[in-house]
Amino acid sequence: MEAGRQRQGRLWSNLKEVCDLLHIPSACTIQSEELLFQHVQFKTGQRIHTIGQPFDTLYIVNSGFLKTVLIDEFGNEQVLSFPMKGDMLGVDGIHSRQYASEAVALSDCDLILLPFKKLTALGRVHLELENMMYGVMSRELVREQAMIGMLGALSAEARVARFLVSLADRFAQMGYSSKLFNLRMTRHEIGSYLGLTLETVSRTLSAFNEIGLITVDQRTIGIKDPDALKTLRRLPPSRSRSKSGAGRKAAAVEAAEPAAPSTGPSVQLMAAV
Amino acid sequence: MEAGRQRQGRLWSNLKEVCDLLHIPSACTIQSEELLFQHVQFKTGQRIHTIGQPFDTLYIVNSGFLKTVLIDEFGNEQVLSFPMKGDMLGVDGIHSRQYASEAVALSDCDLILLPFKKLTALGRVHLELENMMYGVMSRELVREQAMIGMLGALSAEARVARFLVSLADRFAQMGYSSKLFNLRMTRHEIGSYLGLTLETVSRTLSAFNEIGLITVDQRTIGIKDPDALKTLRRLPPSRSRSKSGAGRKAAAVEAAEPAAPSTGPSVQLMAAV
DNA sequence: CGATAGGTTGAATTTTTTCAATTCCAGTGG
DNA sequence: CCACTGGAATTGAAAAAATTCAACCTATCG
Repeated sequence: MEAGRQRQGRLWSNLKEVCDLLHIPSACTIQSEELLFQHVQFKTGQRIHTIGQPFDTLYIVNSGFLKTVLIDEFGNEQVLSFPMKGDMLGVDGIHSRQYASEAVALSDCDLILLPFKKLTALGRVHLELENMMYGVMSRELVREQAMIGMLGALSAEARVARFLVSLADRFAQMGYSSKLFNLRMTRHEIGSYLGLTLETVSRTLSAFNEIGLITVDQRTIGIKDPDALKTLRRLPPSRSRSKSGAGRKAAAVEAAEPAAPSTGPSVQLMAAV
Repeated sequence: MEAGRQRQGRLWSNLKEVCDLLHIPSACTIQSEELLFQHVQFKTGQRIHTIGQPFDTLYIVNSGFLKTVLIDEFGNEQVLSFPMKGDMLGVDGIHSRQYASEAVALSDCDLILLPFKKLTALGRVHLELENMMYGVMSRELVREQAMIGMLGALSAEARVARFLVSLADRFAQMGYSSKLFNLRMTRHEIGSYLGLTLETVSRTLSAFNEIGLITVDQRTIGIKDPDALKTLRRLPPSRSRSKSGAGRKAAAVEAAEPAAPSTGPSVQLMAAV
């Protein structure tokens, strides 16, 4: 792995390693060993930052799995994301100088610390660093937009299906199997993330299993028909499904029709600058 | 208004005006008249940018109302936000160099153009500009997080209530009345934004009207009981409501209980850097 | 080996959507 | 000026989706 070097008995990474981790194509021309970023380890269950805590550092996930949550007026958690390798944490703290969410390790984690002050100062010298920051923040914004679209428009089944697909994609990106993996989070956390109850999540997974889209065994998920999952809109009524063992190929899944013609992209109006 | 000066027959704003518009507390020490940003006007219905269009400029709303939308595989719109004075548009285009959403004017608008390249170059000279950028992007992220939390956790009624409250707050910020205002969007657009059908939105507004929380007349909304709206969780069953005219004060709205004790903020683990 | 958190499943209930029928209003053309 | 028209909004009733409540598994961890 591109983990980084030891120094003073700790792990450190240079800018290139950080950029690689973030998948930011940086033509990193820098005398790298100068600026190093320290790693920190967190154990399962530990909190990286809490809501309201003074903000001063961003984090990049080098390994491990986390969740970020909002806490409502009753103390209920609302899961916002499941950061993993290559994701950045803490960006929501920049604006108000306080973290707006809470981040918790779902497994043992190795995070890279990016002191924000130092980072912006460096950004003015090293252009790629600055671009990296803007790029990552924008990417995060796009991700959240997609999430809003999903919560606003999709059925429970479609949400769970897309959740599985996106997890599979992330695992593939990280070099793990996208066909067989372990969920690091509970049904409750998945439900919170997807705006559903844990029971609905559980039932939906069982239904997918029944029609052979996936296999489920507790937290172990096998993806059998990724294409069907990607385009799934809703499941046929359960009486049309047989109760026999899984393993057959998905027979009837109502998927997306070919994109409607819609009104064309219409004339673009672009003001000159 | 802090609209800006004429030059070459067009409106332009300086950095201080831009910062003020964004509510970024900038100790703007700059010889302001040097760097000016051009305005552009859009008429109701015009598109500011489309999905996939090459990104090169950000926009700040100086006046008017807009919506940003995602388009799904069927050509259906999913409303993401209703930008208005002081909001920034186009940030989602930075990452992939293409706008990820579409922005449409819901009224005649006046926008300030911020060519992104120019902006980042200036940011390296003028610190407050750079801070402004990070601050605005982070704020947008927080806003979207709140949206996800709302879509994930709240009932239809609570969503509509909070939508009205947040609109009222925005209007107040802009110096308009927060007690009586006009919706610039259709029920359909509100529904899309809140993850509801237009009928549910309409029914909910009617219900709020019936119990005296608001008055509704087409797009004209009067806020009668902002506090009840802010904390509303769900409405009592309709048979417990009388069908008589509005105007009475809200009698029974199930609101939030005092925050649960929850498990305390627990020991904070903070790594040194 | 029990305690316990996590997970599954069923049945009843509630919430929200869907479908359908009107109504309201702004704009248009006779 | 006024009747028409079409998009927007309201309202009702039926249907569907998701939640709630409850019971019951099943791993895991002291």
